[in-house]
This record gives sequence, C-alpha cells and structure tokens, in this order.
Amino acid sequence: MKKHPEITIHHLAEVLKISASTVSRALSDNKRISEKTRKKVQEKALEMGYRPNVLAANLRSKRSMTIGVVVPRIDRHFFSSAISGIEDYAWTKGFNVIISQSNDLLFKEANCVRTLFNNRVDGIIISISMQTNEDKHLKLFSDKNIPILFFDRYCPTIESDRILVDDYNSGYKITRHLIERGCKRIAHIAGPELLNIYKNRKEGYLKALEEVEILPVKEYLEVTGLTKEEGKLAFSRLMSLPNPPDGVFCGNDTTALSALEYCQDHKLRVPQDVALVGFSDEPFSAVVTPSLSTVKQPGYEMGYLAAQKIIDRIQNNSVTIPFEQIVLPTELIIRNSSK
Amino acid sequence: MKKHPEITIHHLAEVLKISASTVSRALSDNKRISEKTRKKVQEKALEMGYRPNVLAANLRSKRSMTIGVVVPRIDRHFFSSAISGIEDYAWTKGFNVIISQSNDLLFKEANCVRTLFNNRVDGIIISISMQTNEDKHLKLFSDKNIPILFFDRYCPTIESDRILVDDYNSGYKITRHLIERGCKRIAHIAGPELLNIYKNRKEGYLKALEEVEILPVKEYLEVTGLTKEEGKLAFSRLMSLPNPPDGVFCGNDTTALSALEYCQDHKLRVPQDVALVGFSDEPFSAVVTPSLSTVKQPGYEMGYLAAQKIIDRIQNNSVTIPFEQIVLPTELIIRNSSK
DNA sequence: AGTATTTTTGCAATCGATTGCACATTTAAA
DNA sequence: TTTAAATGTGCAATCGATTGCAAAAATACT
Repeated sequence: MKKHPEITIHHLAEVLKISASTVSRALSDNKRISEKTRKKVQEKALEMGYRPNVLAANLRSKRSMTIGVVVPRIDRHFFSSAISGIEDYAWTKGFNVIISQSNDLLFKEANCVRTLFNNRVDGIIISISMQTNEDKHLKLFSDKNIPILFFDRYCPTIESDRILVDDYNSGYKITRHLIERGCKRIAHIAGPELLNIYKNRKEGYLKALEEVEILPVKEYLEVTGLTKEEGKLAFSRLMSLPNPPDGVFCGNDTTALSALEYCQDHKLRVPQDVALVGFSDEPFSAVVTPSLSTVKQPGYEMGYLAAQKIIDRIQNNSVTIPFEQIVLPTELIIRNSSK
Repeated sequence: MKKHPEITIHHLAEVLKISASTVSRALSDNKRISEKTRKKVQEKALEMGYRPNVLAANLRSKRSMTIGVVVPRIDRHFFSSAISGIEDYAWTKGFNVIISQSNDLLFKEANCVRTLFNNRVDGIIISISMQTNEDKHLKLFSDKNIPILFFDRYCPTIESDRILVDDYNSGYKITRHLIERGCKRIAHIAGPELLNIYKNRKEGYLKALEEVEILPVKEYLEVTGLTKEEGKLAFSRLMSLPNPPDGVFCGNDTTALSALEYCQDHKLRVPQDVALVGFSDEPFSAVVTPSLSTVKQPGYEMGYLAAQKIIDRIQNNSVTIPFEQIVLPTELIIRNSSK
C-alpha cells in the first residue's frame, strides 16, 4: 500500500470515489454540494488528517492571506502594543501578520517594503521612519492598488487610509495645561518636522501660546531626533539660557525622562523649578519619580482598528470606498512632574 | 498589444524566444545556463519589472521561507526584544517572520501553533504559556520533523533546540547578593512551578540559602502568577507575617514594582526595611525610585541566536545534528532597591 | 570529417487547490 | 408524461515556478 505522507484533496477524492473538485467544494462549504457528500468529505478529511495546502490555495486565488507590518522598532512599547492589536484582529480573520522593522532608516524601510511586496502581502500597515522623505518605495503598493494603511506616522503624499491620533490637540492640551498651572516660559523639544505628528504637536503648542498671547520664543523651540542623548542635550541647552523655561513639553517620554535625569543631576526641582510633560505614556512614565505627565496614545486600539480597516479593504477591494483618515483622541495624563 | 499586468517567466520566455525553464534557471543562477543567456534574461527581467511569484516557487519547492513565532505577549519588553532579534536575523536570510501571541493561555497557544502548522511554516520559535502543561499541540511539529525551538520558557517533554538563560544561577546570584548585603530573612515570590524557568530560579534561591545554612521558611515562599495584582497580594502577605522578611527576591520586575508601591503606601523604606530584587530588567526598572535591582536577560541576543539556530536547522534539515540547549548567562544589576 | 564529450536548452510533468462550464440528476410545474 | 427549473457533480484548465530527462548545440579529440 502506498504511503501518503501528506494528504491532498486528490487522495480524499480517490478514497471517496468522487472528484477532487467536489472535495474542494465540500471542504469550503460551497452551497452547490449536497449536505450528504459535504459531511462525508469533511469526516473523511478529519479522519485522514488532511490539511489544506495554503500555498497552493493562495497561488490559485492570488491572495496570500497575509498582511505586512512595518514599524520603526518592534521593541518600543507603542509599536508593540499596536502590533499586538493588529495581530489579535488579523488572527480572527485568518490573516497572518508578517512584521519587519525599519530602525527608523529609510533604506531599511524601503527594503522591508520591497520584500513584503515581493512576498505578495495582501496589504501593508506602516508607520514610517524618521528619515522617510520620499514615497517611491510606497508607490509600489499604491500603484498596484494593494491596500496600504498608515498608522501614527504617515506619508502625506500617498492617498490612503490612515489611523492617527490627534497630535495637534494633544500638543495644544499639554501646553494649555502648563499655562494653567502657571508656567510662563514654556519650551518644546520637538521631533523632526518631516513627520507630521511632530509638526502637529508643535503647532498645537504654538496655538496654545497664541491663545493666551504669549509670544513664542525662538530659543524655546528645540528640534531633535528625540533620542535620550539628543533630548538631554536639548534640555541642557534650554536650561542654560539666561532665562530658562519653567515648563517644557517634551516630544516624547524618552526625552522627558532624560530631562528628568538632568534635573536630578543639577538639583532642579520638578515641577517647582521646571514642569515637564512627555508624550506616549511609556510603561516607565507612571513609575518614575516624579511620575511623568504625558499623553496616552491608544496603541493597541489603533492597531486593532488598522487591522479591521485594511482587512475590510482587502476583502472589498473596490476602489469605490473612499479613503478614510481616522483621528483618535488622546488622553492627557497629569502626574507629578507638572502638578 | 497585450497588457501584462504581472510579468511571469513565461512572458519573459516569450519575449526572449527561449523556454520558460531556461528563464527560470537563468534567474536562479543555475550553472547549466551560459553566461550570455543568463545576462540577457536577467536584464530583460529587470527591464520588464518581473517579480518572482514566491507563492508558486514555494508550492513547488515545498518550503514557505517563513518561520512562526509564538510568545505569550508581544508587548512585553523581553519578548518584543527577542522578536526584534529574530526578525533582524531572519530578514538577512530571506525568511519571513509570522508572529502570534498566546496571551499565556494554553488553548490560544494551541490555536496559534495549529495555524502556523497549517500555514506550513518551515520552523517555529516558541516561548510557552504559563498554562502549558501538555505538549500535544507541539507534537504536530516534532512528529513531522519540522524544526521547533524553545526560547526562555520551554517544554521539557519535547526534544528540541533550546535557547535559555541561566535561571538557576540567576536565582542563586540574587539570593547571594541579598545575603551579602546583610539580609537575614529572605523571601521569594515565585512563578508557577509548571515553567522550569521559575522552578530553576526558586532552586537557585534555595541553594544559596542552604550554602549559608539558612533554613528556608515555608511562609517566605509565595507562588503566584506574577501579575501586578497577585504580586501585591503576595507581598502584603509576606509583610504581614509576625516576622516579615528583610529581603525579597521577586519573580519578575512587575511584582517587584508592586512590592515597591506597597512599601510606599505603607511607609516602608527600601532597601533599609526590606530590600527588593526583581527579574528581567524592564525599561522601567532603572528609573523607578528607588531604582530596582534586577537580572538582565539578553532578549535581543536570544532572539537573534534562536533565528540563527532554527534557520540553520531548516536549511540542513538532517536529523543527524543533535539537539542543542544553549544557556546564556545573565547579568545581576544591583541598584538602589538592594544597595 | 567523424565521433565522443561537454555544455546549453527545451519538453512536459509536477506542486495542490480553485473554478467556469458542461453534464447529470433530482425536483417542481404544467 | 413531458418540460422546465433547480440542484449536484465532474472535467479540465489554471495559478507560476521548478526539475528530471532528453535533445540539441557547441566543443574537443582522433
């Protein structure tokens, strides 16, 4: 007797003395197959330990049931939460999630995108790198009409769905908060203008100042890469000014933390001497001393929503559905660093 | 003229007036193709924007160039670091990484594993859930001789490669450290015995006590699920003992943090009244006040190594290579919580 | 030139599932 | 009973690349 190392529909067909097409249809619950044969086939399939060959099915149907994800770094909490959300939803719909990280480098991002493209993912969810100042690599997808969805950091020149948070308002709320607690000289450590998220945060900041008729001071605006090191440098520049700020809105929690460290080293009291607010609500923010005021971004929810949106578009890939830009609200969390 | 929405080797063959097989061989640098035609084909391929159909190739060659990863939660720093390492290496070798999370639930883990199996991943890297007390679902892989590799949390009944850290020694080092700084009554908040990592940490703890002839006190050993809540409860039980401990080795940083919070709420000084040590070196551990002593596990390196190991096994899938268990050293980081 | 040898190329089957179309069977309607 | 409609099943092509085998072409050797 012949051994069947891997059962195919043809083996089932042979055993059941019906055609492979019937088996295929029976297994996919096609309504053109009678209840009787369907049951017969499914039972036999189970009995013989049949497992469908996803590869073959995908080849034929020209889908891969896979969505690609590109993020700057997987090990950053916001992104891993988002991925968690993506993964949770995708899994329920039978989609796989292939992830890749750009390390905030444009060439690496282009590389990832191309690989995902060659692997024929059905759609791509991406948060672009800090260096991304062109969209050639992304055109690959939009040109071929493969759904692409940006979350958080997006490329404005590509028409597509976007899941964002309200950075403008967040920047505004933070600054308002600093004003209301009595800060007079409010500085902002911003991220690269290239990314709209940072630009918007900055504009929210400026708007809040304008509203209470505080003139923005050029020296109070630092633009950096928002790393720990750059943050510390920027903050030390700020505090070395003849008239240093008494409130600083840091572009993210990492720079806020390095500001905090600077203060500890230089015996500055937070928030008495200078109030600090960060951005993102990293896991450490609630537990540092003093605890760090910040803005909470719903990472998991964004990911979940992103997955919903893109799978929906994959499955109804009509070009008719207009692109949607969903802007989620954020939550200002006031902690001791600015109380 | 006919439009070619997606170029295949057949289109190339047609244009170049050679056979598809030659094209296929030329593209894969097969040595049986002359330099001349090879160049000709490759240039044309580039010119026409040919991209190989990975699906078709994989179907034929019965590989998927994909490795599956199952972790309890993606958004935990240790795991996201490991994934980052896996991803970085796999990418260099042209492998994709499909990730899935078990949420520390056995049934979800079994589900993930089965899906990956059906998707015909070439290998699987897994860190098992806290509930995993059986190995049926993993047998799927070992039975079919598909490489499986455990990292950190492993299933002892499955023969396979493993990348671990030296939990026993870590537990030992932590306890030694507490002893040396003068602690007399040392407690341990342990994780479920089901997982060897926790068992080993506990045994390291016991070994250290034994060495200095401290008799283990039953009440000083708490076994929990190591969540924030359970940690707090366990710690409060410890501190409510008639003779509370003056040093606690917490099973992870999360429980150590909740212990810290308990101390703050109850006006206990750390480390004067009770010294604390955690495990894993979470991002927050260095920045809480007091900063948390802990053990650093090389997450990224473990992931990177895991990917190397499994890809190596996939590519030389001879059964002859004996399974390997790699145990990486950890680093005890002494911070203020136990100084 | 003629044969042996090596190099290069092509034919056709294969991987396993899907699907349009046609044919067969059953059921309903006239 | 006949015709029409509905339901169930099978044939064969298809998705795109790979590969064993054989044939053709190029080269080497008497």
